[in-house]
Amino acid sequence: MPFTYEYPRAALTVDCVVFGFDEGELKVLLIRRDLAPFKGKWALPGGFVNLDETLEQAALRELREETGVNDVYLEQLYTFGDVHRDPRERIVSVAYYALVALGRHTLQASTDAADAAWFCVSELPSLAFDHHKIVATAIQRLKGKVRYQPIGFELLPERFTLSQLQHLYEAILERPLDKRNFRKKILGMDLLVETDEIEQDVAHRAARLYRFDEAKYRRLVKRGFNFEI
Amino acid sequence: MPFTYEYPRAALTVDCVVFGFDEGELKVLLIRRDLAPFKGKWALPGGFVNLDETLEQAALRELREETGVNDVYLEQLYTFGDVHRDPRERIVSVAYYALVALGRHTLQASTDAADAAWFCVSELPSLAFDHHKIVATAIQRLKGKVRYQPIGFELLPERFTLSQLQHLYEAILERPLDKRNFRKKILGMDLLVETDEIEQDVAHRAARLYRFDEAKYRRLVKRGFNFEI
DNA sequence: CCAAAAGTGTTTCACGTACACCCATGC
DNA sequence: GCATGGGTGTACGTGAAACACTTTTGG
Repeated sequence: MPFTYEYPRAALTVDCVVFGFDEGELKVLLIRRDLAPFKGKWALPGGFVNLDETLEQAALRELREETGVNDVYLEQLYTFGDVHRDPRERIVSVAYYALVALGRHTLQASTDAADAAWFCVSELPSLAFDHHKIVATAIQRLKGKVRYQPIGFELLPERFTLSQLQHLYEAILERPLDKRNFRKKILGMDLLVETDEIEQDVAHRAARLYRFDEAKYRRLVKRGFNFEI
Repeated sequence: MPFTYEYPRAALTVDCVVFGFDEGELKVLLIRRDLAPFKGKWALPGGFVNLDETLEQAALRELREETGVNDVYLEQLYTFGDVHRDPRERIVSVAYYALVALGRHTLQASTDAADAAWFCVSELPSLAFDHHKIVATAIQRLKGKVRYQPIGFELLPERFTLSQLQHLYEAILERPLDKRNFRKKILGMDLLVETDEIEQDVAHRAARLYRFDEAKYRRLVKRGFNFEI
């Protein structure tokens, strides 16, 4: 049962910054801790890494166990290793960030005992450990990456309007974009395919729905294409 | 002496990809292992993380101990956690990459017992563990980052010619650059200051030496300036 | 008919790119 | 005087940015 080593070892965890997009706002999924330390505080989903799983597998497992989130875009973010980031003992945490499409992907924001909730990135509560720093790093990374990789689509349902896409970019980049220039650019890349559906149940003219052609994107990348907003 | 835990723990190491630039070629510093496993093979400098030091401190310490490198640009790269990346037991490694100016910085490529040597990135020997993957990740990162952050200067002496700088970019980006356009762009940013010195001991017209004005760069960044090559 | 968002082109300007010759120096 | 790299300017085309009105639909 106990495990003994010649030298002391840090504990190893993974933490996940799960991004969602809803009502024109970028959101982060947090869970309320039901154990000390920081009992009752909001924190990132995460936990200890098992020895028979990779770091990414650990992140996916924790996401599933703690939030019910299953099919997501996941990418390693940064490893946080300050000596006193956990008050109990030395814990090094490999942080990941995930993008989920609220709407599709049927996620239950609560599965285990503890409750989970979405927060606007601009109105985060006080967080446990150094999780504020982790979230800030994730936002910065997302902001940088979204401009030269087509990862924004991971935050939208499979079919979406051009306005939804524009509002998503505006939320992530934190600046307004010109409608005509945005459409010209994104349609000019020839990566969106027009579906024959339109928005439903809106109190104004319904917009056309598009989907991202990932297969085509991959083909273009092989020929040196660079996505860029 | 022995340390006991309730659950098994992975060991935690840091590994460093140290880049240098010499004779128009991008180089990586490797050390020859004098212990099993992979005894006699070339590997990245690195080692176990102590519990009273941060990850970055561990990386700097290992660099000092194993290569004599002291004053460097250091940045976390990625954390490698495949289950069997070390044949002995589960070891998770936080990789860093460093940029050093060969020429200045008085580095002795060998300090400890094991010998160390510089290798062109295009002619690397077979490496221990998954270190090839780590080097590949580092090259990719450097290639991406050098275009929008002025980190190239870390690989040059304090005073350098515009041709040296151009050759550095050509080596990292793996493509030729136009001399006039390169000079126009880099001088147009107004971040290089012309010194009153010129190259010495060259068998042709001596080039002017410049230095990078880091203080000015920082000031410009605060006003929204973006470096870009 | 009013509110709300969808959809659509043109002009301007900055910047990226392509390109060739003379100059200074050491041998 | 010759070999070697240093240093310099212009013309062209592409793409970013600014900008306003008409259309469709539901209430």
